[in-house]
Amino acid sequence: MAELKSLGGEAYLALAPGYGPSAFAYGGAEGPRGAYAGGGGADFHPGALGKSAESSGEQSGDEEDGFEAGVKGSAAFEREGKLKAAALGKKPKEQRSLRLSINARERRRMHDLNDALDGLRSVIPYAHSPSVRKLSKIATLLLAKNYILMQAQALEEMRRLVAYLNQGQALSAPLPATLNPFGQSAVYPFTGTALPGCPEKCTAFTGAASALCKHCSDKP
DNA sequence: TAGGCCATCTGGTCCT
DNA sequence: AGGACCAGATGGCCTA
Repeated sequence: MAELKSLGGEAYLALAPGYGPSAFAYGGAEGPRGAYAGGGGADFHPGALGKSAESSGEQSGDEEDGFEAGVKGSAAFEREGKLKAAALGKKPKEQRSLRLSINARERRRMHDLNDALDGLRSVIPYAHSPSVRKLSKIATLLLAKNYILMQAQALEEMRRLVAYLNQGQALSAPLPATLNPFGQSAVYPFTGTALPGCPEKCTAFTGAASALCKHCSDKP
């Protein structure tokens, strides 16, 4: 597992091999291309003129033609289009128009997907500085997954801690159901061995110092 | 130069 | 029929 130490070494930053360091190894202002990321790089495909603009915006027919201009396999495309058109009983012109429409829709769909990924990047606490390369798609997804798992773990820990503290207040009295809505144990929840740095009752049950535990965080 | 990442095109499949 | 979704193919840009 590749560890993204540059991002603080959080557990959730562990990514699958190949998706970690490469995403952060070098600082470009915007990523390798800075193309679709909103800033509007026009430096991409010769035909990709709609790139910097809206993600879901309309493309005119002319723009679509612009996309198509210079696209690979024009001859093959035409040939295939004619064949298909003949097969479907449509004129090649209609067939091409349909194809352009489909292409535009697909482009829009992918732009929406990229927007969603941008939104995801914006809420993942990784280094957002300009000196850090933008997360790749796969890195974004893996990071998000690990972050969610980490948050769930922290939440679980907090619930157990709250349950334990509540139990301490009430001594041996069982927790009211309303105070234990998550089905957690109402008794001492920590099953791990006591940490040397935290002899108190809040010893981390996971076997690691708890960020929620004052004593754990106070001790060196 | 190889490899990674990306945008786009394209055809197929499924759904409404 | 038309749209959404998906995966493969292709080609461009960038970095190590």
